[in-house]
This record gives sequence, C-alpha cells and structure tokens, in this order.
Amino acid sequence: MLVYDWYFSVKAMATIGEPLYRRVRQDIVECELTPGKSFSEAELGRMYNASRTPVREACRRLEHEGLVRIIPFRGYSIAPLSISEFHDLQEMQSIFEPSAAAFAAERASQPELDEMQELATYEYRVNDKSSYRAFLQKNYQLHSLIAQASRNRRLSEVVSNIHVRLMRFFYLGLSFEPYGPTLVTEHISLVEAIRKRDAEEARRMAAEHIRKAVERSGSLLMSAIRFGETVFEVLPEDEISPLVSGTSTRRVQGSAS
Amino acid sequence: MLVYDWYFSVKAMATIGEPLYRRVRQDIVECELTPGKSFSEAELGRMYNASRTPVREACRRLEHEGLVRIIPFRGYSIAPLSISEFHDLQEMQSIFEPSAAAFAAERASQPELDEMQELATYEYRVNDKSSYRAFLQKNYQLHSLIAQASRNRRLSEVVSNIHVRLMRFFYLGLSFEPYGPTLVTEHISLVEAIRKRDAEEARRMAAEHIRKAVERSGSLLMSAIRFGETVFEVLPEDEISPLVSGTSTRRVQGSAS
DNA sequence: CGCGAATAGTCGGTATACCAAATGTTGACG
DNA sequence: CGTCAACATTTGGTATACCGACTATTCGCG
Repeated sequence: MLVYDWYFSVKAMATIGEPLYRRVRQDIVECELTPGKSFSEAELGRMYNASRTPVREACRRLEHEGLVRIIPFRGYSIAPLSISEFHDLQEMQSIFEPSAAAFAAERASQPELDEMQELATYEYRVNDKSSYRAFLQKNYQLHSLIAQASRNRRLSEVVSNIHVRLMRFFYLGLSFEPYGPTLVTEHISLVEAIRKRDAEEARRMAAEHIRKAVERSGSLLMSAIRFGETVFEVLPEDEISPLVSGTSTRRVQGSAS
Repeated sequence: MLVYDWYFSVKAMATIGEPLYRRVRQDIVECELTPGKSFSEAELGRMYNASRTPVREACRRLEHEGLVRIIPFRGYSIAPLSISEFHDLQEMQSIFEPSAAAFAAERASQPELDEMQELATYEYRVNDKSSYRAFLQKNYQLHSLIAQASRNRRLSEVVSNIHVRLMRFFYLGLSFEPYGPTLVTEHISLVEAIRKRDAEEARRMAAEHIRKAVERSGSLLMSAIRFGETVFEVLPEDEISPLVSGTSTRRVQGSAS
C-alpha cells in the first residue's frame, strides 16, 4: 500500500479534531455542504457533534486550503465556486503537472509505477453514476500519486490541494462524464510514458492532458451557460490580492500558505 | 500603495492571534527562533505574552506553511532546515516563477510595473550587512509582486510561501552577499522584460534567474561543506509522504495544503 | 415620515480549567 | 542485576465561560 495515512501508522489516536476535519472536508468536496452556505462555529459543532475548539481548528485549516471563508467576528461560509477560481486552478495545473510528470518519470519507485498503472486502467462504465464518482477518486489519486512520485513534498502538497479544490466543481455538476473514456485513454498514455522513464514524453503527455481538459471544460461551461443551467455563481473575485504592507518598509507578504 | 493589508483596511482590530502569528513568523524567518528548537505552547505563550489559544492557532498556521512541526501530544519545534528542503524549494521556484513572470508580463497593472521597477533597482552597498538584509526583503517583495501580478491568487500564494521558506536559509547564513550586484542586474532585466509586456522573454529571464541562483547556491553549499561550516543539518527527510488511505477505497489525500 | 443614536442580539476571539496521551522514572520482584 | 509495571510528569486536546466586535433593529427626535 503506497498511499496511507501517517495518522494510522502509529495507532488509533482518539482525537476529535483530525477526523472532524476530514469529514468536513469530504463533505465540502462532495458538495454535501453547499458552496456559499454560511454557518457559525456552533452550528457546525451541532452538525458534527463537536465542541467549538476542534470545529474552529478544522475551519481554520479549511480556510487555509481555500475551502472555507472566514469573516472575522462574523462567521464562516463554504467557499463559493467561481469561474475565476476554476480558471486559476486549471492554470496552476498547466504550470506544474507537466513538471511533476517529468520528475515522476525520473524518480518514481517501482511500487509507485505499479500503482499508477492500476489507477490509470480503471474500467469505466458509461452512464453509471457511481462508476463516474469512483473515476473522480481514481483521477485524484492518480494525479496525487504522480506528484508524490516527483519526490518533492511541497510540490506534492500543492498538487493535492489544487485537485481537492477542483473536485468540488466536478461534484457540483460540472460533469466530465461524457469524456470519461477519453480521459482514461490519456491517463494510460501518460502513465505509459512515466513507466518508460521518458521524462520529456511524460511532460508532453501531461501538458497535452491538461490542455485538453481545459478545452473540454471550456465547452462544458459554454453549454451550461447557454442552457441557463449556470452551475456556479459568477463572482467578481472579491477583494484584491492578499498582500501586505507594514508601516514604512512596505512589506509584501502573501498569506504565505 | 499596491501591497497592503486587508487587516488595516477596516480599523485597528484588537486581536491577539493575527499580530502574534506575524511576529512569530518573522522571528522564524529571520532565524531568531533557531531551526530545530523545540518548544511548548505554554513556553511560546510566555515568550510572546499570549495565552494558549492564539499561540495554538498561530502554530497551526505556521505548521501548514512549513515553518513549524507539530508532534501530537508531545510538542512543537521550529522546522529544521535541510538540504533537501532547500532543493525542493528551488525546484518549486523553477517550476512556478517562469510562468508567473510570463503571466505578469501579460497582466500586470501599471502601478505594479512601477513598483517592480522600484524594487528591482535597489542600490546595494557591498559589505554592508543592513543593506544586504534590506536586499533580502526587496528580493522577496519583488518576487511576490510579480507573482501577484500574474492575477492568479493560488499561484501568488504558492510563490510567497516558497520565498518565505527560502529566506530562512539566507538569514541563517547562506549568504548570497557576494552575488548581490549580479542579482540586482538579473532582476532589472527580468522587470525590463515584464515592462515590455514580452511574456516569453520574461519567462526566459525568470528561468535563467532561477537557474543561476541554483548554480550559485550549489557552490555556496559546496564551500560551506568543504570548510566544515555546515550551515544546516542534513536530515534524512523524515517519514514517507503525507498520503492517506481511507478504509476500502484507497484514498490518496495529501495534507492538501 | 426620515434619520440617527441607543440597544439588544449574534458570533467569533480569548482565557482557562480539566482530560487524556505519551514518556520518563522508580521501585518491587524474579 | 535486570525487567517491567505502576506512577508521576509533561504536553497537547477539548470543553466552556466570558468578553468584545459587529449588525440589525428599534425608538425617539427633528
């Protein structure tokens, strides 16, 4: 088992915060918790049977990951889904996934390669909702595993985060279902290249894969809008960037996450 | 003023957590808090005159940013500096910064361009410690501003975080001082390209800039090791990756930050 | 009737008491 | 003398009470 949880690696650990965080995150990703919905600490605490402290902690983590928004002294809301966020996320993918794939080709371990193979060759039953959901998971795992195989932990973390955020769009209804088989094919050629240890080919395949994904989601969005089934709100990507100035020495400092 | 703080945008806000977080972060970045040093919540609370709650919160955020490590039920430590971390960070730079520069060339606002100009042309007095420290700040601000100008917030956050982490190495003693003037020159050509709105040139300049930085730090590390002045510990990049499995459905899930 | 100031209500921010996990220590027993 | 179990200690994890920030509402005055 390549992918596992540090958490279980020792023992059970009867802590509330960690499982809570995971549950809430999963519910956000799967859109059980509606994007944009606002809530309070107490409320969430009731929903998940937890007191404010762990709830608070989970919310902070989730905010840091871009899944929750905090308005100081006022409350929380599930991060809304916006077209600009979707765009940013895909742009990020197109920046790092090719490199991640290239590094993976050079650095992946044998077990990782095997696992990739397995994840890529998922047989997908068209028009089967649960099969599609399973595919979303596989897709996430595959991309994460490739990133992990890049042997660059920061990179791996970023890739995971981007995919976590992207998945919300898919769960909400931006369905790639019609493209499913195509996606599987692309995954297979990508993994093929990695297994051949051909870094440049892997880079090309990944770049191509993302490029096509962007294209496809473009047309999905177009038709969604044309048919008036606006899948998500169009928000004027709120405030300006998250940078800072100190006093005299203007200090840039992103939220640095 | 391009870079500002949402925080001051409304009013003073007498909250403890936020300023505390900033102070601790600054102290970690500037290595006032020694890398590797372990501490407890209570201890840090005494040092910064704060109670456990805000301390805890700050530490969690800092852990998420890779500046602090948490050992459940045992305590905290300032994240150690390792060669592999340094390597990972530079690799991240080489992935993200060229794209950031290219986007900045296409999307930066006029005020941003002006600010970049100002940051790049910093006049640097060789052999002046305080001038060097100021330069480190400018360097950080410039890179962050370019990322900000990419108009992709996730990208901007990632780049900021990378630089925050990198700065610790410089503050610890990995001194680029002898290369100072060279760096300034490189910054100027990079900003030049961005101001000309030449995306591809900006991409090349950024890539070149990072490549050279990698080269330079390579030789710095070499000599540091040769002279036995090991600047930082060589740690066997601890445990294996941060991935997860659920129960039956093996679910990859990075710390997703 | 309109508007602004007082006010009540909501919600997060903070402090703190208490609980449980992990570890180190010590002493009884083989 | 070694081993291991009971225990003391340290440190986070969790619950909760209290406080201050922010909002919305309402009431009174012009």
